[in-house]
Amino acid sequence: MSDESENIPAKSRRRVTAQAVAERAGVSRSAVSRAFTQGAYLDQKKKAQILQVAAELGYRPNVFAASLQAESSNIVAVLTGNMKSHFDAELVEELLGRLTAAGKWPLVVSGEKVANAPSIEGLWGFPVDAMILRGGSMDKFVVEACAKLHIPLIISGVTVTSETADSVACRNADGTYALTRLLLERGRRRFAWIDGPTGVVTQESYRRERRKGVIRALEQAGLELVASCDSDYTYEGGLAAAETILRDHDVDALMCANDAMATGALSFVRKTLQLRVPEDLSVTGFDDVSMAGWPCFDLTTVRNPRTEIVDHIMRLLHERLADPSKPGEVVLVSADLVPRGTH
Amino acid sequence: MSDESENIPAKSRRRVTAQAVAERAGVSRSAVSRAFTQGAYLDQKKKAQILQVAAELGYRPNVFAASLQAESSNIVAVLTGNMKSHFDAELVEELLGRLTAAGKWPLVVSGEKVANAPSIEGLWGFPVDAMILRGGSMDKFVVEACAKLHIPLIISGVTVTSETADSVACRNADGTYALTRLLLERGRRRFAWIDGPTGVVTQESYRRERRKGVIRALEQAGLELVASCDSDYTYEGGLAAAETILRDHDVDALMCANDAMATGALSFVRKTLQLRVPEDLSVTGFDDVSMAGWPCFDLTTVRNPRTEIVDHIMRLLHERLADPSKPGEVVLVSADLVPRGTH
DNA sequence: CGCTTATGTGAACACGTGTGCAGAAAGTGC
DNA sequence: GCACTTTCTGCACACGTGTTCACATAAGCG
Repeated sequence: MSDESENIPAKSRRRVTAQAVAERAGVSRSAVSRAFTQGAYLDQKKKAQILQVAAELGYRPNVFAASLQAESSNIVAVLTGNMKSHFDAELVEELLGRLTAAGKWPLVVSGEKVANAPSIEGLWGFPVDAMILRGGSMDKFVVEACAKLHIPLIISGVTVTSETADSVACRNADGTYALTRLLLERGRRRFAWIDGPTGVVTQESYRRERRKGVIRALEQAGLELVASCDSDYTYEGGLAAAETILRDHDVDALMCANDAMATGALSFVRKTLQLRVPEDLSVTGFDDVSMAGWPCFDLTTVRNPRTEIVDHIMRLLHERLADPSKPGEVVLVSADLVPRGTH
Repeated sequence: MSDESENIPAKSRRRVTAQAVAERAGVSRSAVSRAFTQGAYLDQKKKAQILQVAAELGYRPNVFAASLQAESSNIVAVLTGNMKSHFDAELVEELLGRLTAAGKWPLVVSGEKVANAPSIEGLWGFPVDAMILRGGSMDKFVVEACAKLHIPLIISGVTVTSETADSVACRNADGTYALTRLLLERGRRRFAWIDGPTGVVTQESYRRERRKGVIRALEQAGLELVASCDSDYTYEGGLAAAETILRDHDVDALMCANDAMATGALSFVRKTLQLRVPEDLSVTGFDDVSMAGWPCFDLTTVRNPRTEIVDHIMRLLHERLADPSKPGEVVLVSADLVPRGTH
């Protein structure tokens, strides 16, 4: 019937194979393979001819077939989480660029709640060299699954103590502690804290840490928070949270758990309330995304050292690939104060 | 020598194979394969036992091996370009989420000048179902290579007429034309245009289009540009360009080729020059990134309909996978005016 | 029991590649 | 011409899977 008319194009759509090149060039399939293998014995003239025929036909050795016998697939799975925060987006972007430059192929799993979605279930079918997680998409069972399947795992944003997984994060508590001290020196006394969302188990640890640094510094000064509010790490969320807090409370320092919320809060304070920052009120963030340095914000914040973190991820990746049995490592990078114009 | 101590761990690091499960469960390898294949003849009891042993050992069928005989690998290559512009970043992020949700696995190639880098050379080795390009990373030879290798290709941001490639872009010229008309109605007469970088061949087409819409509207009003300046689509670049232009020229409408530069220009105009926008001067952008709607910017701009574009990309992907011989399609989506507070 | 049908199973093949191995061809020294 | 080394090449195997095919077992029916 229409078998022929359907099958022939289907056939021709298939990838060009080494066999086809061999037949066209009048050599054995092995020779074709050797033409693409560095340092294999093959007559120079023959090699040149094979490469030309290959170019004509558009042949490339199929990586999947080759990786069946290879030790490494050079593919790295990257779980990004939702990337609502610009910091996450910037970090992932930098990471992907670095992986590409290092000859690794990032297979990205993205979207909401990716860790317990069916998508991750399918991911285990890939012979990936390693998995890299951004904190938001972490879940305990991923760590266990990776351990069982002997897949090197690197987590950033959250620290995990495990024999088989490495993690990188900044010293969140130290960062907010230093920031709070700065505001105290500036004479601030009535502090409010806009926090991240509660209930996201995987972000709970650094959420708690950032808050802890504030509380500790205040305690040492004999103070406590005047107000606190949970939001969602977004600009809009920060704006709404600032409204909620400032409607009912008289505060002179509005600290936010990340920069996105801080810019939202800043907008509300300046545009809607027509208050002067920092004269009437301090507003601070966390992460030091590129936006925070723009003149229109000029936000006082704490640097979450993106490039340094990516450096560590790449280092851990290489080290663990070189020695898979190496014990799990927890890297803590410092979170330095970035005093600008809003404190 | 140390062969044993090195090889044994290496062996044990290898993926668990169907053979191993079969031996452990006392069945044939075929049975294991059938246990993971929907609708294959296999005794229910046996299947349950196999699945349990597989779970214990942490076995998953290797996708690479399976895809050797399969028609489709479900892997889609995504070339992102440099993502300097927030619009690109937001679009890519949405695209990745959609691909994941659709059961496709995005293999991301990222970074500067990715199209002619050695990285893309290695990409041809993967049996990808399709390639998706963001305009910035486009280059003519990619289109030709994809055509030759029968790889479906979808390009966004730039329109390409090709038998084998689809493309999606917005009506750039219409967008800037409408925007310019709005400013003319507002009474503006002395226009300046901050353009994208010259020399990036692959972005030349939409660069030209956006400019053309402005020129055309001005011509119809018997006007021409008072000043023009090339920049780089970034916040910092827009800020610097605004300084260059406003130092030497008296303008009442400062139009920018994208939102990032517009926010930079806005900062310079408001913070540094202490001018009132829009009373003293109009500032406009293009793309309508999420930032543009924030109260602190409230930028008048043109919507580059991100979600609609991603919808089209996904549609084109499915259609072309269903019928690879379908002729190339060029989709133009409208770029609607978003009048806010800076005009 | 004999025949037919339904169900379950292992051997064998195909997918496309890199490489070990043995042997062929070619070059070198006498 | 002969022994020996060097360069080259094709065969065959391995990688891990899905699926066809022939066969075995069991069940249903007269």
